[in-house]
Formats: sequence, C-alpha cells, structure tokens
Amino acid sequence: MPYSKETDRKWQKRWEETELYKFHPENVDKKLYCLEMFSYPSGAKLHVGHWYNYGPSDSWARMKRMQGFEVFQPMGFDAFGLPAENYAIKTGIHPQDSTIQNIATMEKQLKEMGATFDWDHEVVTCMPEYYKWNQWLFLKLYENGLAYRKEAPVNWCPKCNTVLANEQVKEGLCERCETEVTRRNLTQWFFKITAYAQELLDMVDGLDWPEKTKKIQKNWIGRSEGSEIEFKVEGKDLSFKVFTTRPDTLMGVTYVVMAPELELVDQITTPEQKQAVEAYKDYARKVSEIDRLSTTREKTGVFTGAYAIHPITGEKVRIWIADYALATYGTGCVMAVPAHDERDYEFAEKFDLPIKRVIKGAGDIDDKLPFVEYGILVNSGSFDGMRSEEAKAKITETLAKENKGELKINYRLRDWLVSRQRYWGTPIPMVHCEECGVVPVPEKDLPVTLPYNVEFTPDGESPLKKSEEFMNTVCPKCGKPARRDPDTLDTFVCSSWYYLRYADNKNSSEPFSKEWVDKLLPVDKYIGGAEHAAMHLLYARFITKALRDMGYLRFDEPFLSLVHQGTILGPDGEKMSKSRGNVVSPDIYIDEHGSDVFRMYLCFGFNYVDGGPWSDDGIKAISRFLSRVERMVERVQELKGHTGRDEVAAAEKELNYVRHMAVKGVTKDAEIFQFNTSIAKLMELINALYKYDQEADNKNISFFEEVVADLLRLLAPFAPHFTEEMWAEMGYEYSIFNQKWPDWDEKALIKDTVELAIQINGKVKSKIEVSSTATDKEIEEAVMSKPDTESLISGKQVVKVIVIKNRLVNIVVK
RNA sequence: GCCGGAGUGGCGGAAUUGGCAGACGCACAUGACUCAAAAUCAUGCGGGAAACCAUGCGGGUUCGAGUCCCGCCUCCGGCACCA
Repeated sequence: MPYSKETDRKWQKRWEETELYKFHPENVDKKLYCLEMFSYPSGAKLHVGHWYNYGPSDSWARMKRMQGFEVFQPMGFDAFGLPAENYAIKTGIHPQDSTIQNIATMEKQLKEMGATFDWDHEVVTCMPEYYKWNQWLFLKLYENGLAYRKEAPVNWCPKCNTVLANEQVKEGLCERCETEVTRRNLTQWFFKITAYAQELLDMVDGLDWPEKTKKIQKNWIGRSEGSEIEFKVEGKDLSFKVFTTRPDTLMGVTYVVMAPELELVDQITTPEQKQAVEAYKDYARKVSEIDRLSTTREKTGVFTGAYAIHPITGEKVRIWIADYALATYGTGCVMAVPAHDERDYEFAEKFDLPIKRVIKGAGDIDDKLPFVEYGILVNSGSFDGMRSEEAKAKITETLAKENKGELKINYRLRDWLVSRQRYWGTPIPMVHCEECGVVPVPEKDLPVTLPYNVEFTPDGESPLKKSEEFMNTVCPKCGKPARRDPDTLDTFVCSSWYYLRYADNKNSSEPFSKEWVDKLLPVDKYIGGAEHAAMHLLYARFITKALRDMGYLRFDEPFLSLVHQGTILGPDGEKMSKSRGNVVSPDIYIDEHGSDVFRMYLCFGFNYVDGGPWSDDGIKAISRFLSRVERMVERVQELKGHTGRDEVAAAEKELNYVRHMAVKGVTKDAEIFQFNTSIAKLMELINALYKYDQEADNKNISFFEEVVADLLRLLAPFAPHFTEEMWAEMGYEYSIFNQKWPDWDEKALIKDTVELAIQINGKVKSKIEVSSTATDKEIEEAVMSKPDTESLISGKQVVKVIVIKNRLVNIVVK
C-alpha cells in the first residue's frame, strides 16, 4: 500500500490504542522534558508556523525516545487574551464559546499531525482548574511583597472611551476608530520583576540559548553603573537626586531637568512659572504614542522658576521640566551637561542655556558639538588633569564624604504591569474594602470565577465592573460589603508557569506537587518563536526564581536549552498574509501527500533556525525519496527468499561505510536541530543502497536487509507513519519506535585508502590515492615520487611540504 | 542613532570550525525504457577554450581564508531620549 493519508490514520489509531507515547512516571530518572510553546487557539486552522514549530521538534523528541529517554512532551492552549474578546465584540460570539470550539478543532488537527504529545497532561489556561492557580500565584507574590499597586498610564482612546492594549494602537492611532491615542493614569497591579534584575542578568550566561536571545535579555534588563548625586533646591528645604553614568562631567552641569510627572515639580515651581508648568504637564500627558516614538521629535520643556545648588561649586543652576527626562528611570531627574551629552546639548541650544566644557579629548575638538567620550578634566577645579575614569571615582568619593553622592546601579527593566482592563482573562483575586483597604481573597475561596454573562463591548469601563454579580462581595477581613478588583491578569502570567502545571495538571489541592516537579523539571529543550525572546522568557525566568525563593522549587532556571524555529515565508519570499494572498495551507498538502511528507519537507527544505520561502518543488523531492525507500523495502522482500553469499566483500564494505556515516551524521545533526543535513545523509544512504543493489550481483542478503532496517530506524523520527508501515512490511514487530536507535562504529568509517589533494602553493593541481594508515613521511614520499608532480614543480625550489592527514598535501615552492 | 545576526551556483541550502567550496535536493540538459507522455533509471550541470577566476566590496594575516583581523556596502532582527 503506497503511503498516504490513510497510512497516517491507521498508525495514529494504533498508537493511541497501544498508548505508545504515554509518559511513564516510574522512568523519571531517564526523563527528557521537551516543550514546544503552546498555541493560542485562534479561529484559523493549524498553519505552517505551527507545523514548523511542532513537526521537526517532534522528530527530535522521537529520536530521543528511541535513544532511551522517557520523553515528556505535553501540549496545551494559551486560551485567554484579546483576540477572542475582539472577535466577540465583532460577532457577538462569547469568547468562551469560540475559544472552546477552536481548541476542539486544533486538538483534532494536532492529533492528525502524528506528534507524540501526551494529551493526558494537557493544560487550557482559560479553565478555572488552571486560572485558580494563576490567582494562587498572584496571592503568593503579594504575600512576598512581589505584587503591588501603583498609578500607571494606559493607552486611552477618547472616542471609544476605552483602554487600549499596545497592540491595538497602530501608529499612535486607535485601531478601531483611528482617533489619536492619549495616556491616562490608573491604579494598577505590578509584579516586582526588578527585584530579580541582577540574577536574571547573571544567570543568562549559563543557559544553552541562542546567543542572540541572551543578548536581547541582557539589553532588556539593561544594567548601567553610575552615581546618584544629591542637589539642594535653592531657598527651600528640599533636595533631589540625579542618576548619572558620567559623574566626571559634574563640573559641567549648567542646568537640571526633571520629568514632568514628578511630585517635586509642584513643590518647587514658582508662582510666575506655575501656569507654564501646568500647561506643559498637561501637554506631556497628552503626547500621543506617535510623537513619543518619533526620534526626530524636537525637545520640549519649560523652566520651573526654581534653581538647584551645584553640590560642589554651590553655583545656582536652573531647574527645567522636560519629557526627555523619564519618570520611570533612575530618579526621574537628570543633571544636564550640554557640553558632553547629545540630548542636553540639543536642549541647551534650543532654549539658549549655558554650555560649559569640562572634558578635553586628544586633538582638536569642534566646540560646536558635544564631546561624549572619556578624556582629561579641565575647568574642574581640583579635579583638573584627571582622566575621566579616575575622576568618576574621585568625584563620587568626594560627594560621599558629605553624604551628597554614592555609587549606584540602575536597570532599564521596569516592573511588570499585569492589570488589564479586559474581560477575557484571569480575575485578580483582590477585594477592595472601604474599611480594610486592599484585601487578598483567601486561598480557600479560589478560584474567583470569571462570570459568563458580562457586557464586554468597550465603553470606558473594565467589563467586569459592569457585572454586579461579580463585583459585589464581602470583605474577607471584616465581612462588610466590598468590591472585587475589576481587572484581569495579563496573559503572560498564564504562560509564565504553565510548564510547571503540565507536570501535575490534575492536581486539585495545589498548583503542582513540589516533589514531582523537582523530578520532572526543569525543561530540557524548549522550542518556540523568537518573538518571545524578551518578555515571555524573562517573565517565566522571573516566576521560577520567585517560586524558588518561596520554597516551591529547587531549580533556578526553567528552560535549560532553547531553540527558536525560523519563519516560513510565502513562495514569493514575503511574510505570509491573507492580504498578500501568499498563505500556504498545510491541509492541502497533507491530503495529497500525507503528513510525513509535509513534515519532512519542513525538516529538509530549510535551515531550521532560519526558515525561508516555501516551495512546492521541495515537496516533490520528499515524495520521491519516500517512494525510493518504499521500493527498496519491496526489493528486500523480493530477495529474502533467495540465497546470497555470506562473506563481506568490497561492495558490502563500501555500503557499510555509507551506512555508518549516515548513522553518525543523522544522530549528530538531528541532535542540534540540523534536520536538513540529517535527511541529506539518509538520501545518501538510499543512493548507496540502490548502487549496491545494482552493482553487486551476488549479494549478501542478510546484510542488505540489515542496512535497510537501519535506514528505516534513522528515518522513523522524520516519517513516523510511513516508517511504521514499512517496518510492518519488512515483517518486523510493532513498533519501530520501540526499536533502539542505531549506533555507529568508528572502525567502519576508516577506509583502506584515501584520496588526497595535491596543492602547489595552496592551489589544487592533482590527486593521489594513499593508504589511510600511511605516515606523513610516506605520504610526502609518495607525492614527490609521483611522475606528474615533477612537471608541476619543475624549475622551482621546494621550500616545504605540508601534509594534512586525510585531506591534502601542500607543496610550497619558490 | 546604538546593539546583534546574515550575505555562498538559476533556486533551497552544505562545508569536520583554518585544509579539495558548492554535500543533499530542486530546476535544467542528454540518453535508456515507452507508440507517446508521465513515472523510473543513467550521465552531466558555478564561470571560462584555456591559463585561470569565483563565497557582498576593498585591504591584511597565513603554506593555505567562505571561515580569522581591519575598513566599507546591503538586508534582517532587537532597543529606541534609559541620563
């Protein structure tokens, strides 16, 4: 029976009946946790991107299984989130209904893929059995001081009268009505990821992750070393601190800038400047996303009327407010040194503020530009003549003596804002009581269930706020009527710990068993899109560390080894999109060729981490390859009855060489996700088998069969249904996946003779066949006594001869 | 702007990490089988008559460079006033 969709069905059924891919907890000492990022259940069917993530990863997992690992490969759904809610607003279909429907469809399709997912461990984040523990996590973080409330701006559409998620803001405009988006402050919940900034940074280096991803993580955390310096406000009993990485330029400070949002601004603003300052604060609040993101935007700001006292010279410098000072970084105050900082320079030029040079570089410097490098201090009193590096320490030290400064480390990383003014998410398990304030819901009352009947069309309120049934509760502390928190949690909270729940998904008394998770985790191999390089991975690492410090986990990092699959583009080389009309749908190919052909093409046609443009021609190549394998299996059946010879002659030796090359190549390449070259090696093996069949007239039939069986074992992870069928056809026992992965024999890889290239001054001129055991000296002699060598070097002087074993001989002549 | 990564035949992509560039495949060409086509099989396939020239461009190190160093160009990702 030729391979087809029917073959897929047949073996999927058999696998399910025999529970072939069930995880056996008793073998946990040989465990291998292979995890692919779970799916968002969108309305569309499985697309090429899902396949490209899950198909080749499953091949890797299958190889590991055959190598004797007890593979744990779960699957689930990241089921909360905005798209379902937007879809509901558009169509009126409730997010829960559409999500559950979509999950059913996707589960079916994922099963048709023939992956070895263990569905007994499935996790669906929108089910109360899951989000109950999301809420538990929130409470634990709160108990441990890692969840807190503060005011933070949200994107606000004044026309729709609603909060917008970042992805709903398109170029500064509301996605729906194209009104300019402004900002509005709301009291919201944050997770204190910054408490782990240093550890998150330090531990990146020890991970087996793509270097690029590690770099993104480091940049995201953005550690920067500098000093915090205190300035007094003139004529008032007030002071403030600035953060700077360049304390060596302190003597060049000519003004100070504060972020307009700072409370201090109101306290220092003079009556004359009050109006201008208020107007500017108003302006800063309204600055739309598009302006904020524009780099070419001119600097803006106003004078507060107040002056600061320079901590060393005692000079008066003006205090301005400007939105180029960010309230969320450092202290929100900047000491401005226009002579040595581009932004300060631009600002000073615009508002005609003084510029004072205090660092001199080597050579002539154009006074019209800020000099931002390190150099020698000038105009700096007792610090004159020092180099920047030295002055940084000296100046900070001097200030420290008077308690006006200290060394300080700042991080770009901000705390994680988890409140979402949305319906389709995990309710935040907090109660607001007039008497007791913010009170956590007791653990025994979890889950706080998301109500079904809620009006979630956008009208300026969190949808849950309009559900009286949900909002009205009693204070767990005093028992008086109280209100629930109307917001839901960011879906990244769900995905920050789902890999823990997979391990123990049916546990109803705790999120996971500590003992069991300790055995099954961390994840050994994590595979998913590079778009999650920053946030998801950082959040998951943070939650792991937080849970560790609370005593729930004993490991530091959730994902030891990480791979990002590339992106499959449309045949035109562009990103697939409906509007471009270049979307490739897996279903058509699977119907026509079977899922193995589709999966194998994905493995073979691309470098896994790069991806690339789709091509129909590649599919044909795989189809052809599999029929070559099938014909070879038939050929073996045909020969089986016949008698051949027993001895191992040159032909068998040659085939055996290719066989062991294939075993070694496939094993090593597939290990590091180089599936394209793994399959190339299998193609070489089938080619060698055909050659043997054709050229060796008196064959060693049992040996021939043995090699074909090895080919099938090596091919099994990439074409699981097909090889299962072939295995049966060979008359072998079910299942090929219970077979041991072949080993290679290094001895078989040593040939009797090797061909070396003969180079003259590094250019290949000739070849020579030598014994593979020949010494360098013997090789040199053989080369030099070869008749054509003489003519190649005639008239020239041989300077030296370099012999590289198994490779080449280079004769250097003059 | 800053920080990363990449650039190899007509195409997808290889190259033991400094050692015969182009594995494997696609496409193409020629031949075999066929009345014919498809399928299959065989052979060839970077350019050039050749000497030689070829891994984005220009230099360098080395017996030897796709691989290492310096300077450019292009494309792709990340950050985006982070003081």
